[in-house]
Amino acid sequence: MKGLTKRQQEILDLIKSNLEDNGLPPTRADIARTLGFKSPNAAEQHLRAIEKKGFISILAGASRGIILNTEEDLGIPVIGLVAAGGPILAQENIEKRIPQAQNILSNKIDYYLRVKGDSMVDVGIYENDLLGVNKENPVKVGSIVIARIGEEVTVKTLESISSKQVVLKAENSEYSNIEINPEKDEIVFEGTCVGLLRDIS
Amino acid sequence: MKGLTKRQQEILDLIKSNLEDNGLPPTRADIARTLGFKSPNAAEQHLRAIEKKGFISILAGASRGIILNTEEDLGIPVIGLVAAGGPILAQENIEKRIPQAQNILSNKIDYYLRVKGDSMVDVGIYENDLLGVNKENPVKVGSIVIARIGEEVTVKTLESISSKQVVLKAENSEYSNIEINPEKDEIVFEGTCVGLLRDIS
DNA sequence: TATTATACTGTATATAATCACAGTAATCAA
DNA sequence: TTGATTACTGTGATTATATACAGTATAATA
Repeated sequence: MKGLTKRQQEILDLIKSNLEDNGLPPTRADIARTLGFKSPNAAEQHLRAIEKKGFISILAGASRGIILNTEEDLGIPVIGLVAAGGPILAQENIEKRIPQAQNILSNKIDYYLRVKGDSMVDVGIYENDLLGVNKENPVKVGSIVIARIGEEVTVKTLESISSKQVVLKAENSEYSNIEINPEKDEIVFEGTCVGLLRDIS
Repeated sequence: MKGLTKRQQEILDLIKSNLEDNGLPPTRADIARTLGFKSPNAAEQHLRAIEKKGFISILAGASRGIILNTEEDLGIPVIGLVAAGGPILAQENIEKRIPQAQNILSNKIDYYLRVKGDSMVDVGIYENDLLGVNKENPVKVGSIVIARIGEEVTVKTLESISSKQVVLKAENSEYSNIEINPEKDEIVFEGTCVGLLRDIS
Protein backbone atom coordinates (compact mmCIF):
# COMPACT_ATOMS: atom_id res chain seq x y z
CA MET A 1 0.00 0.00 0.00
CA LYS A 2 1.69 3.14 -1.26
CA GLY A 3 1.71 6.37 0.66
CA LEU A 4 -0.74 9.14 0.05
CA THR A 5 0.22 12.53 -1.31
CA LYS A 6 -0.31 15.53 0.92
CA ARG A 7 -3.51 16.49 -0.86
CA GLN A 8 -4.85 12.94 -0.76
CA GLN A 9 -4.11 12.78 2.95
CA GLU A 10 -6.05 16.00 3.42
CA ILE A 11 -9.02 14.42 1.73
CA LEU A 12 -8.77 11.24 3.77
CA ASP A 13 -8.61 13.34 6.92
CA LEU A 14 -11.66 15.24 5.77
CA ILE A 15 -13.56 12.02 5.28
CA LYS A 16 -12.58 10.89 8.75
CA SER A 17 -13.57 14.13 10.41
CA ASN A 18 -16.84 14.18 8.52
CA LEU A 19 -17.52 10.68 9.76
CA GLU A 20 -16.54 11.67 13.27
CA ASP A 21 -18.52 14.90 13.37
CA ASN A 22 -21.60 14.04 11.37
CA GLY A 23 -21.68 10.27 11.38
CA LEU A 24 -21.76 10.02 7.60
CA PRO A 25 -19.25 10.29 4.78
CA PRO A 26 -19.08 13.46 2.66
CA THR A 27 -20.28 13.78 -0.91
CA ARG A 28 -17.95 14.82 -3.71
CA ALA A 29 -19.54 18.24 -3.56
CA ASP A 30 -18.93 18.43 0.19
CA ILE A 31 -15.26 17.69 -0.33
CA ALA A 32 -14.96 20.19 -3.14
CA ARG A 33 -16.68 22.87 -1.09
CA THR A 34 -14.54 22.31 1.98
CA LEU A 35 -11.26 22.25 0.15
CA GLY A 36 -12.19 25.02 -2.24
CA PHE A 37 -12.38 23.00 -5.47
CA LYS A 38 -14.55 24.53 -8.13
CA SER A 39 -15.43 21.16 -9.56
CA PRO A 40 -16.70 18.13 -7.67
CA ASN A 41 -14.82 16.08 -10.18
CA ALA A 42 -11.56 17.07 -8.49
CA ALA A 43 -12.81 15.28 -5.40
CA GLU A 44 -13.93 12.32 -7.49
CA GLN A 45 -10.50 11.86 -8.96
CA HIS A 46 -8.77 12.17 -5.63
CA LEU A 47 -11.09 9.53 -4.22
CA ARG A 48 -10.20 7.22 -7.09
CA ALA A 49 -6.53 7.70 -6.39
CA ILE A 50 -7.01 7.05 -2.67
CA GLU A 51 -9.05 3.95 -3.44
CA LYS A 52 -6.35 2.74 -5.80
CA LYS A 53 -3.85 3.02 -2.99
CA GLY A 54 -6.10 0.96 -0.79
CA PHE A 55 -7.13 3.44 1.88
CA ILE A 56 -10.81 3.56 1.04
CA SER A 57 -13.39 1.64 -0.94
CA ILE A 58 -15.94 3.37 -3.13
CA LEU A 59 -19.42 1.90 -3.46
CA ALA A 60 -20.43 2.39 -7.08
CA GLY A 61 -23.64 4.28 -7.46
CA ALA A 62 -24.26 4.80 -3.80
CA SER A 63 -24.46 8.31 -2.47
CA ARG A 64 -21.74 9.01 0.07
CA GLY A 65 -20.48 5.52 -0.68
CA ILE A 66 -17.05 5.96 0.81
CA ILE A 67 -15.81 3.29 3.18
CA LEU A 68 -12.64 3.63 5.18
CA ASN A 69 -10.31 0.66 4.88
CA THR A 70 -8.94 1.07 8.35
CA GLU A 71 -6.86 -1.77 9.58
CA GLU A 72 -8.70 -2.55 12.75
CA ASP A 73 -7.21 -1.64 16.04
CA LEU A 74 -5.95 -4.85 17.58
CA GLY A 75 -5.58 -3.40 21.04
CA ILE A 76 -2.68 -3.44 23.45
CA PRO A 77 -0.95 -6.81 23.65
CA VAL A 78 -0.79 -8.68 26.91
CA ILE A 79 2.46 -10.55 27.34
CA GLY A 80 2.27 -13.70 29.39
CA LEU A 81 5.24 -15.96 29.74
CA VAL A 82 8.11 -14.72 27.65
CA ALA A 83 9.62 -17.39 25.48
CA ALA A 84 13.37 -17.66 25.82
CA GLY A 85 15.30 -15.72 23.24
CA GLY A 86 13.33 -13.59 20.78
CA PRO A 87 11.80 -10.16 21.24
CA ILE A 88 9.33 -9.64 24.05
CA LEU A 89 6.59 -8.52 21.68
CA ALA A 90 6.92 -11.57 19.45
CA GLN A 91 3.64 -13.08 18.38
CA GLU A 92 4.07 -16.22 20.47
CA ASN A 93 4.31 -14.18 23.65
CA ILE A 94 1.01 -12.39 23.15
CA GLU A 95 -1.57 -13.89 25.45
CA LYS A 96 -4.43 -11.67 24.27
CA ARG A 97 -5.09 -8.07 23.46
CA ILE A 98 -7.15 -5.57 25.34
CA PRO A 99 -8.70 -2.54 23.70
CA GLN A 100 -6.68 0.58 24.18
CA ALA A 101 -8.75 3.05 26.10
CA GLN A 102 -7.09 6.38 26.38
CA ASN A 103 -7.11 8.01 29.79
CA ILE A 104 -7.58 4.76 31.67
CA LEU A 105 -4.03 5.20 32.85
CA SER A 106 -2.19 8.48 32.51
CA ASN A 107 0.87 7.23 30.67
CA LYS A 108 1.17 5.61 27.33
CA ILE A 109 1.09 1.82 27.53
CA ASP A 110 2.91 -0.13 24.84
CA TYR A 111 2.05 -3.51 26.27
CA TYR A 112 0.92 -5.25 29.40
CA LEU A 113 3.12 -7.79 31.13
CA ARG A 114 1.60 -10.44 33.34
CA VAL A 115 3.47 -10.66 36.61
CA LYS A 116 5.03 -13.97 37.62
CA GLY A 117 6.29 -14.52 41.12
CA ASP A 118 6.22 -12.37 44.23
CA SER A 119 9.44 -10.42 44.02
CA MET A 120 7.64 -7.06 44.04
CA VAL A 121 4.95 -7.56 46.68
CA ASP A 122 6.35 -4.82 48.92
CA VAL A 123 5.31 -2.22 46.36
CA GLY A 124 1.92 -3.83 45.87
CA ILE A 125 2.68 -5.79 42.71
CA TYR A 126 1.28 -9.30 42.91
CA GLU A 127 1.37 -12.41 40.81
CA ASN A 128 -0.96 -12.20 37.79
CA ASP A 129 -1.24 -8.43 37.94
CA LEU A 130 -0.87 -6.78 34.57
CA LEU A 131 1.87 -4.19 34.44
CA GLY A 132 1.45 -1.40 31.95
CA VAL A 133 4.80 -0.94 30.25
CA ASN A 134 6.07 2.08 28.39
CA LYS A 135 8.99 1.11 26.23
CA GLU A 136 9.86 4.54 24.87
CA ASN A 137 10.92 6.57 27.87
CA PRO A 138 14.49 6.00 29.03
CA VAL A 139 14.70 4.10 32.31
CA LYS A 140 15.40 6.10 35.44
CA VAL A 141 16.89 5.19 38.79
CA GLY A 142 14.07 4.52 41.24
CA SER A 143 11.64 3.40 38.57
CA ILE A 144 10.25 -0.07 38.22
CA VAL A 145 11.81 -1.43 35.08
CA ILE A 146 11.36 -4.43 32.85
CA ALA A 147 14.78 -5.84 32.16
CA ARG A 148 16.00 -8.74 30.10
CA ILE A 149 19.09 -10.39 31.48
CA GLY A 150 20.31 -12.89 29.01
CA GLU A 151 17.15 -14.77 28.14
CA GLU A 152 15.27 -13.98 31.33
CA VAL A 153 12.77 -11.15 31.65
CA THR A 154 12.38 -9.65 35.10
CA VAL A 155 10.60 -6.77 36.79
CA LYS A 156 12.57 -4.90 39.43
CA THR A 157 13.29 -1.46 40.80
CA LEU A 158 16.34 0.11 39.19
CA GLU A 159 18.55 0.92 42.17
CA SER A 160 21.63 2.25 40.43
CA ILE A 161 23.20 2.19 37.01
CA SER A 162 26.67 2.86 35.67
CA SER A 163 28.83 1.48 32.91
CA LYS A 164 30.36 -0.98 35.34
CA GLN A 165 27.37 -2.08 37.39
CA VAL A 166 23.58 -2.24 37.27
CA VAL A 167 21.75 -2.97 40.52
CA LEU A 168 18.18 -4.25 40.38
CA LYS A 169 16.27 -4.37 43.62
CA ALA A 170 13.57 -6.90 44.40
CA GLU A 171 10.83 -5.32 46.48
CA ASN A 172 10.55 -8.32 48.78
CA SER A 173 12.82 -8.72 51.79
CA GLU A 174 13.21 -12.41 51.05
CA TYR A 175 14.96 -11.71 47.79
CA SER A 176 18.37 -10.16 47.36
CA ASN A 177 19.45 -7.59 44.82
CA ILE A 178 20.61 -8.53 41.36
CA GLU A 179 23.92 -7.02 40.39
CA ILE A 180 25.04 -7.14 36.80
CA ASN A 181 28.16 -6.06 35.05
CA PRO A 182 26.87 -4.90 31.67
CA GLU A 183 30.31 -5.38 30.18
CA LYS A 184 30.16 -9.06 30.99
CA ASP A 185 26.46 -9.96 30.94
CA GLU A 186 23.88 -8.72 28.52
CA ILE A 187 21.19 -6.55 30.04
CA VAL A 188 18.46 -4.86 28.00
CA PHE A 189 15.82 -2.54 29.42
CA GLU A 190 12.51 -3.39 27.83
CA GLY A 191 10.66 -0.51 29.38
CA THR A 192 9.37 1.24 32.45
CA CYS A 193 6.33 0.20 34.46
CA VAL A 194 3.85 3.07 34.40
CA GLY A 195 0.65 1.39 35.51
CA LEU A 196 -1.03 -1.64 36.92
CA LEU A 197 -4.27 -3.51 36.31
CA ARG A 198 -5.57 -6.18 38.64
CA ASP A 199 -8.60 -8.40 38.42
CA ILE A 200 -9.98 -9.22 41.82
CA SER A 201 -12.22 -12.22 42.01
CA MET B 1 -38.40 11.28 25.23
CA LYS B 2 -41.15 8.78 24.62
CA GLY B 3 -40.48 5.13 23.90
CA LEU B 4 -40.33 3.72 20.42
CA THR B 5 -42.82 1.23 19.04
CA LYS B 6 -41.57 -2.21 18.11
CA ARG B 7 -41.42 -1.33 14.44
CA GLN B 8 -39.66 1.96 15.09
CA GLN B 9 -37.12 0.16 17.25
CA GLU B 10 -36.49 -2.27 14.40
CA ILE B 11 -35.77 0.63 12.12
CA LEU B 12 -33.48 2.31 14.64
CA ASP B 13 -31.63 -0.98 15.04
CA LEU B 14 -31.33 -1.26 11.29
CA ILE B 15 -29.81 2.21 11.10
CA LYS B 16 -27.33 1.28 13.80
CA SER B 17 -26.32 -1.99 12.18
CA ASN B 18 -25.99 -0.28 8.82
CA LEU B 19 -23.71 2.28 10.41
CA GLU B 20 -21.76 -0.45 12.14
CA ASP B 21 -21.41 -2.72 9.13
CA ASN B 22 -21.04 -0.26 6.28
CA GLY B 23 -20.00 2.95 7.94
CA LEU B 24 -22.87 4.96 6.49
CA PRO B 25 -26.55 5.37 7.23
CA PRO B 26 -29.15 3.64 5.02
CA THR B 27 -31.38 5.38 2.50
CA ARG B 28 -35.16 5.19 2.73
CA ALA B 29 -35.04 2.65 -0.07
CA ASP B 30 -32.48 0.57 1.83
CA ILE B 31 -34.73 0.46 4.85
CA ALA B 32 -37.78 -0.41 2.78
CA ARG B 33 -35.90 -3.17 0.99
CA THR B 34 -34.54 -4.70 4.17
CA LEU B 35 -37.82 -4.64 6.05
CA GLY B 36 -39.91 -5.61 3.05
CA PHE B 37 -41.79 -2.36 2.53
CA LYS B 38 -43.06 -1.82 -0.95
CA SER B 39 -42.80 1.92 -0.63
CA PRO B 40 -39.79 3.91 0.54
CA ASN B 41 -42.27 6.33 1.98
CA ALA B 42 -43.05 3.87 4.74
CA ALA B 43 -39.46 4.25 5.85
CA GLU B 44 -39.69 8.00 5.51
CA GLN B 45 -42.65 8.20 7.83
CA HIS B 46 -41.09 5.92 10.39
CA LEU B 47 -38.01 8.10 10.38
CA ARG B 48 -40.13 11.16 11.00
CA ALA B 49 -41.78 9.46 13.93
CA ILE B 50 -38.42 8.39 15.36
CA GLU B 51 -37.06 11.90 14.91
CA LYS B 52 -40.13 13.34 16.64
CA LYS B 53 -39.39 11.12 19.61
CA GLY B 54 -35.86 12.42 19.69
CA PHE B 55 -33.81 9.35 18.81
CA ILE B 56 -32.45 10.62 15.51
CA SER B 57 -32.05 13.83 13.58
CA ILE B 58 -32.81 14.07 9.88
CA LEU B 59 -30.73 16.38 7.71
CA ALA B 60 -33.14 17.95 5.25
CA GLY B 61 -32.15 17.38 1.65
CA ALA B 62 -29.05 15.36 2.39
CA SER B 63 -28.85 11.82 1.14
CA ARG B 64 -28.54 9.32 3.97
CA GLY B 65 -28.91 12.29 6.30
CA ILE B 66 -29.76 10.32 9.39
CA ILE B 67 -27.89 11.14 12.58
CA LEU B 68 -28.20 9.10 15.72
CA ASN B 69 -28.96 11.15 18.79
CA THR B 70 -27.12 8.89 21.15
CA GLU B 71 -26.63 10.43 24.52
CA GLU B 72 -22.89 10.29 24.68
CA ASP B 73 -21.23 7.78 26.86
CA LEU B 74 -19.91 9.71 29.82
CA GLY B 75 -17.65 6.93 30.98
CA ILE B 76 -17.29 5.30 34.34
CA PRO B 77 -17.29 7.77 37.22
CA VAL B 78 -14.30 8.03 39.49
CA ILE B 79 -15.27 8.74 43.07
CA GLY B 80 -12.78 10.69 45.09
CA LEU B 81 -13.57 11.85 48.56
CA VAL B 82 -17.11 10.94 49.48
CA ALA B 83 -19.06 13.83 50.93
CA ALA B 84 -20.75 13.03 54.19
CA GLY B 85 -24.33 11.94 53.83
CA GLY B 86 -25.77 11.55 50.33
CA PRO B 87 -25.37 8.70 47.86
CA ILE B 88 -21.88 7.69 46.84
CA LEU B 89 -22.56 8.34 43.16
CA ALA B 90 -23.83 11.85 43.76
CA GLN B 91 -22.55 14.41 41.31
CA GLU B 92 -20.36 16.20 43.83
CA ASN B 93 -18.41 13.02 44.51
CA ILE B 94 -17.44 12.44 40.88
CA GLU B 95 -13.83 13.40 40.40
CA LYS B 96 -13.75 12.61 36.67
CA ARG B 97 -14.90 9.92 34.31
CA ILE B 98 -12.84 7.44 32.40
CA PRO B 99 -14.06 5.79 29.21
CA GLN B 100 -15.48 2.38 29.74
CA ALA B 101 -13.44 -0.12 27.82
CA GLN B 102 -14.88 -3.57 27.95
CA ASN B 103 -12.46 -6.40 28.65
CA ILE B 104 -9.96 -4.18 30.41
CA LEU B 105 -11.02 -5.86 33.59
CA SER B 106 -13.07 -9.03 33.58
CA ASN B 107 -15.91 -7.89 35.80
CA LYS B 108 -18.39 -5.14 35.31
CA ILE B 109 -17.29 -1.89 36.91
CA ASP B 110 -19.99 0.52 38.04
CA TYR B 111 -17.59 3.10 39.34
CA TYR B 112 -14.02 3.59 40.49
CA LEU B 113 -13.23 4.60 44.05
CA ARG B 114 -10.00 6.35 44.86
CA VAL B 115 -8.31 4.75 47.82
CA LYS B 116 -7.55 6.89 50.88
CA GLY B 117 -5.29 5.61 53.60
CA ASP B 118 -3.26 2.45 53.95
CA SER B 119 -5.65 0.07 55.66
CA MET B 120 -5.45 -2.47 52.82
CA VAL B 121 -1.74 -2.50 51.98
CA ASP B 122 -1.34 -6.16 52.89
CA VAL B 123 -3.45 -7.15 49.89
CA GLY B 124 -1.64 -4.72 47.62
CA ILE B 125 -4.12 -1.88 47.73
CA TYR B 126 -2.37 1.46 48.13
CA GLU B 127 -3.36 5.04 48.62
CA ASN B 128 -4.60 6.66 45.39
CA ASP B 129 -5.21 3.35 43.67
CA LEU B 130 -8.53 3.22 41.85
CA LEU B 131 -10.72 0.35 42.95
CA GLY B 132 -13.17 -0.98 40.39
CA VAL B 133 -16.45 -1.46 42.18
CA ASN B 134 -19.37 -3.63 41.16
CA LYS B 135 -22.46 -2.58 43.01
CA GLU B 136 -24.85 -5.21 41.70
CA ASN B 137 -23.48 -8.48 42.99
CA PRO B 138 -24.37 -9.29 46.60
CA VAL B 139 -21.39 -9.05 48.92
CA LYS B 140 -19.72 -12.28 49.98
CA VAL B 141 -17.61 -13.22 52.98
CA GLY B 142 -13.96 -13.02 52.00
CA SER B 143 -14.50 -10.33 49.39
CA ILE B 144 -13.20 -6.82 49.57
CA VAL B 145 -16.26 -4.68 50.06
CA ILE B 146 -17.10 -1.01 50.02
CA ALA B 147 -19.19 -0.29 53.09
CA ARG B 148 -20.82 2.82 54.37
CA ILE B 149 -21.01 2.96 58.14
CA GLY B 150 -23.10 5.91 59.15
CA GLU B 151 -21.62 8.66 57.01
CA GLU B 152 -18.20 7.09 56.50
CA VAL B 153 -17.25 5.06 53.44
CA THR B 154 -14.61 2.40 53.96
CA VAL B 155 -12.95 -0.42 52.03
CA LYS B 156 -12.34 -3.63 53.95
CA THR B 157 -12.44 -7.40 53.67
CA LEU B 158 -15.79 -8.81 54.78
CA GLU B 159 -14.78 -11.27 57.49
CA SER B 160 -18.18 -12.43 58.68
CA ILE B 161 -21.77 -11.33 58.54
CA SER B 162 -24.89 -12.18 60.50
CA SER B 163 -27.97 -10.32 61.64
CA LYS B 164 -26.25 -9.53 64.93
CA GLN B 165 -22.72 -8.74 63.84
CA VAL B 166 -20.71 -7.66 60.82
CA VAL B 167 -16.94 -7.93 61.00
CA LEU B 168 -14.79 -5.92 58.61
CA LYS B 169 -11.10 -6.70 58.47
CA ALA B 170 -8.42 -4.16 57.68
CA GLU B 171 -5.62 -5.77 55.69
CA ASN B 172 -2.91 -4.04 57.68
CA SER B 173 -1.65 -5.48 60.92
CA GLU B 174 -1.55 -2.03 62.48
CA TYR B 175 -5.32 -1.69 62.20
CA SER B 176 -7.88 -3.67 64.14
CA ASN B 177 -11.12 -5.13 62.87
CA ILE B 178 -14.32 -3.14 62.76
CA GLU B 179 -17.25 -4.85 64.39
CA ILE B 180 -20.72 -3.51 63.82
CA ASN B 181 -24.10 -4.45 65.15
CA PRO B 182 -26.39 -3.75 62.20
CA GLU B 183 -29.34 -3.54 64.53
CA LYS B 184 -27.75 -0.59 66.29
CA ASP B 185 -25.56 1.07 63.67
CA GLU B 186 -26.41 1.62 60.07
CA ILE B 187 -24.22 -0.30 57.61
CA VAL B 188 -24.78 -0.30 53.87
CA PHE B 189 -22.74 -2.29 51.37
CA GLU B 190 -22.02 -0.11 48.39
CA GLY B 191 -20.43 -2.85 46.34
CA THR B 192 -17.68 -5.37 45.88
CA CYS B 193 -14.18 -4.57 44.74
CA VAL B 194 -13.54 -6.48 41.50
CA GLY B 195 -10.53 -4.72 40.08
CA LEU B 196 -7.75 -2.23 40.57
CA LEU B 197 -6.05 0.44 38.49
CA ARG B 198 -2.84 2.11 39.53
CA ASP B 199 -0.84 4.86 37.91
CA ILE B 200 2.84 4.49 38.58
CA SER B 201 4.90 7.60 38.09
C1' DT C 1 11.45 11.85 -24.76
C1' DA C 2 7.24 9.69 -23.96
C1' DT C 3 4.52 8.28 -20.23
C1' DT C 4 2.37 8.35 -15.96
C1' DA C 5 0.77 10.51 -11.78
C1' DT C 6 -0.83 14.61 -9.59
C1' DA C 7 -4.00 18.31 -9.33
C1' DC C 8 -7.20 20.58 -10.87
C1' DT C 9 -11.58 23.40 -14.12
C1' DG C 10 -15.85 22.91 -16.55
C1' DT C 11 -19.92 20.72 -18.49
C1' DA C 12 -23.28 17.36 -18.66
C1' DT C 13 -26.24 13.56 -17.48
C1' DA C 14 -28.22 9.43 -15.58
C1' DT C 15 -29.70 7.95 -11.52
C1' DA C 16 -29.95 7.95 -6.48
C1' DA C 17 -32.56 9.76 -2.95
C1' DT C 18 -35.55 12.91 -0.49
C1' DC C 19 -39.87 14.13 0.26
C1' DA C 20 -44.53 15.89 -0.76
C1' DC C 21 -49.26 14.40 -1.67
C1' DA C 22 -53.01 11.05 -1.82
C1' DG C 23 -54.76 6.96 -0.08
C1' DT C 24 -56.07 2.47 3.04
C1' DA C 25 -56.54 0.19 7.37
C1' DA C 26 -56.10 -0.94 12.28
C1' DT C 27 -55.76 0.42 17.04
C1' DC C 28 -56.39 3.26 20.94
C1' DA C 29 -57.65 7.25 23.85
C1' DA C 30 -60.97 11.11 24.84
C1' DT D 1 -67.38 8.86 17.27
C1' DT D 2 -63.99 11.73 16.54
C1' DG D 3 -59.29 12.41 16.39
C1' DA D 4 -54.57 10.86 16.90
C1' DT D 5 -51.08 7.44 16.25
C1' DT D 6 -49.25 3.55 13.93
C1' DA D 7 -48.25 1.19 9.79
C1' DC D 8 -48.24 0.88 5.57
C1' DT D 9 -49.02 1.30 -0.52
C1' DG D 10 -48.42 4.09 -4.62
C1' DT D 11 -46.99 7.98 -7.53
C1' DG D 12 -44.18 11.50 -8.89
C1' DA D 13 -41.62 15.93 -8.65
C1' DT D 14 -37.44 17.86 -7.31
C1' DT D 15 -32.96 17.88 -6.04
C1' DA D 16 -28.79 15.63 -4.56
C1' DT D 17 -25.11 12.94 -6.15
C1' DA D 18 -22.05 10.11 -8.76
C1' DT D 19 -19.66 9.96 -12.55
C1' DA D 20 -18.44 10.19 -17.56
C1' DC D 21 -16.05 13.10 -20.88
C1' DA D 22 -13.11 16.92 -22.38
C1' DG D 23 -9.65 19.87 -21.12
C1' DT D 24 -5.15 22.45 -18.80
C1' DA D 25 -0.88 22.38 -16.34
C1' DT D 26 3.09 20.60 -13.63
C1' DA D 27 6.26 17.31 -11.79
C1' DA D 28 8.19 12.91 -11.56
C1' DT D 29 9.54 8.39 -13.88
C1' DA D 30 11.33 5.29 -17.38
